[in-house]
Amino acid sequence: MNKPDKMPELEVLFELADLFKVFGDSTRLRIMYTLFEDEHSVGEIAESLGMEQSTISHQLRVLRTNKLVKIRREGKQIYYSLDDDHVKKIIEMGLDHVLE
Amino acid sequence: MNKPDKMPELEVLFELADLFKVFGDSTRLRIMYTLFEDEHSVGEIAESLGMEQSTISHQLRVLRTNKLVKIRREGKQIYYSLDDDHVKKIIEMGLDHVLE
DNA sequence: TGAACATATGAATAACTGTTCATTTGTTAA
DNA sequence: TTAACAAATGAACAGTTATTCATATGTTCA
Repeated sequence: MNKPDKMPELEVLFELADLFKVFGDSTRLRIMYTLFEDEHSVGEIAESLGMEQSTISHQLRVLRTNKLVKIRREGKQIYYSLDDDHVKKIIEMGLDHVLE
Repeated sequence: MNKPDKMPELEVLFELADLFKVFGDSTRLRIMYTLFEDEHSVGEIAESLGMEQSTISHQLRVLRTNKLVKIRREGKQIYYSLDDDHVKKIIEMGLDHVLE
């Protein structure tokens, strides 16, 4: 008794593809997982993942552009946190598939 | 009262990223949408999307490798259909985000 | 068998992407 | 102000990817 799933406009499909591209990188996935529990500064994330500050900063910008994380400034640091309820759901749905 | 979302092994994260990469292309999204309703042959998909047969075939292979579509042979044609319940759910979850 | 058709494959190319390095911007506290 | 620190940015590079063209494989039917 499902509604037919009509194909969205090409424009929307491009946006959708762009969104999934964001999830299609292990570094960004790791960052998102890191933020599942709590907000973290750029430096904290970089250290906890053992990666360059610059790399993390670049990827956080991608996440922010796609409205998946938001920031809170506190002194010199900038704290990032998840900005969307769908993030967890999308990742968990993907995980379901990967884990059979 | 959620369980803590522990970060999966790196190995699993790579697989997860690879899965999302598959969703991160508008041609593959269009193919999957086409298969939402019903199975279709390669030629049908190519024609309905107005793309090269070769392009569709290449992308169907990607979808198949990732266990997202399955095939059924009938004479000269090969009919593709969705092979996973998660496909719709993942796409719809992404659409929710894209459409605000 | 051979012709006609459907699909798959391989090589080539152009475009895109993640990381690094070097530098800049922005903030705090002396 | 300045020094010290945190984060952002830009250019460059290596690696990846989607598409096309040409061709091969596989199937049916006469």
